[in-house]
Amino acid sequence: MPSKRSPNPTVDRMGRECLAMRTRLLSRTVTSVYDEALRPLGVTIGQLNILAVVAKRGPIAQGEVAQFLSMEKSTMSRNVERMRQHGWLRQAPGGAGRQVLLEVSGSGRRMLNRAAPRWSEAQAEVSALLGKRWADALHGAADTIWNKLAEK
Amino acid sequence: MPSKRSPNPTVDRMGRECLAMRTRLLSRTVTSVYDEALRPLGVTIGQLNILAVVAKRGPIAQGEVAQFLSMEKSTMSRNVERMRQHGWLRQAPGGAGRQVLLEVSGSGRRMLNRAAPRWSEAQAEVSALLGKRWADALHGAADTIWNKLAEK
DNA sequence: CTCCTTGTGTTGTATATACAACGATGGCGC
DNA sequence: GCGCCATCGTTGTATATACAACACAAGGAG
Repeated sequence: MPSKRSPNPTVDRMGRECLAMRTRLLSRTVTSVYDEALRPLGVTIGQLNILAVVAKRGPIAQGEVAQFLSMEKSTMSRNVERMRQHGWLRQAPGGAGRQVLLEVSGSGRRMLNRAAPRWSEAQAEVSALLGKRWADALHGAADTIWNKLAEK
Repeated sequence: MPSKRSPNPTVDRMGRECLAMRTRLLSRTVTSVYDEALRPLGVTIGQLNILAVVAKRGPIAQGEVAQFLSMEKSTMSRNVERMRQHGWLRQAPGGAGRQVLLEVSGSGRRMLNRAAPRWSEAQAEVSALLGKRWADALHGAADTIWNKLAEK
């Protein structure tokens, strides 16, 4: 039932089918589940993702982490600064030019281990919320996008 | 090939399978396509979504728009303020208590019509990027979440 | 060696998001 | 009427994100 107030049919679609609106809704909802689970630890899911990537692949250049996560370099820069202040990350020696090599500190590793069970709970909660079908689909969609971004 | 630096297997999963990371990646990537298409008009996809909802259902209470879009009331409040300054939205008479009833102005309607073709292009571009399978899946996943949120 | 270019990070500015605290409005019991 | 209370919106503060401009380092052209 198109509204009398939207003579332009595209405007109706903008309010119902917009993929940006949909992905943003998903992102907000899903993120809040993880952040709520992690709040007692004082870490956000974004920081935890960075920490996990550096733990797995470090010492690694800051920009490489950003590229892997498809994050803007400025977002990464400010996040890294906060995480260094928390003592979870530190700069490793080496790195060509202005590169900043990152590695996880002992306290960062402890944080990862403390966060792991809470992350698992959040992951399970979101999987249940979405159902297996849509959870798998999100992985597929994200993989597709990630691969396209990697081509460039 | 688990890293020697991640003795905790959950940490490996955190860096590869985290649904928050995935949805945030999707949201950032998809949003940027729309915002790039809309930049010449000086409107963001978030604002356009609000405008479309108010156009279709207005006059409507600000909080109702927030609920429909599952947005935080404070995010909505500040967005509405900017959009009022742009002259796209205005407060309609009526509304119980402190409710703010919103409606789209003439200039808001013109913005919607100018933005419509660009929105369609962006929507097509993202659909092509994802492929029909994953684009449909995003709708399914978002619908599922939206319905769960509506139950509460 | 000097200049230029390129790669990498940082900083400025604006919007988006979340949570908590506050403020305002009107209803309701009495 | 008065005070309590529930609802709704705004404001404070912090993080997340994006884009542009800048800063810095290294290497190459000449």
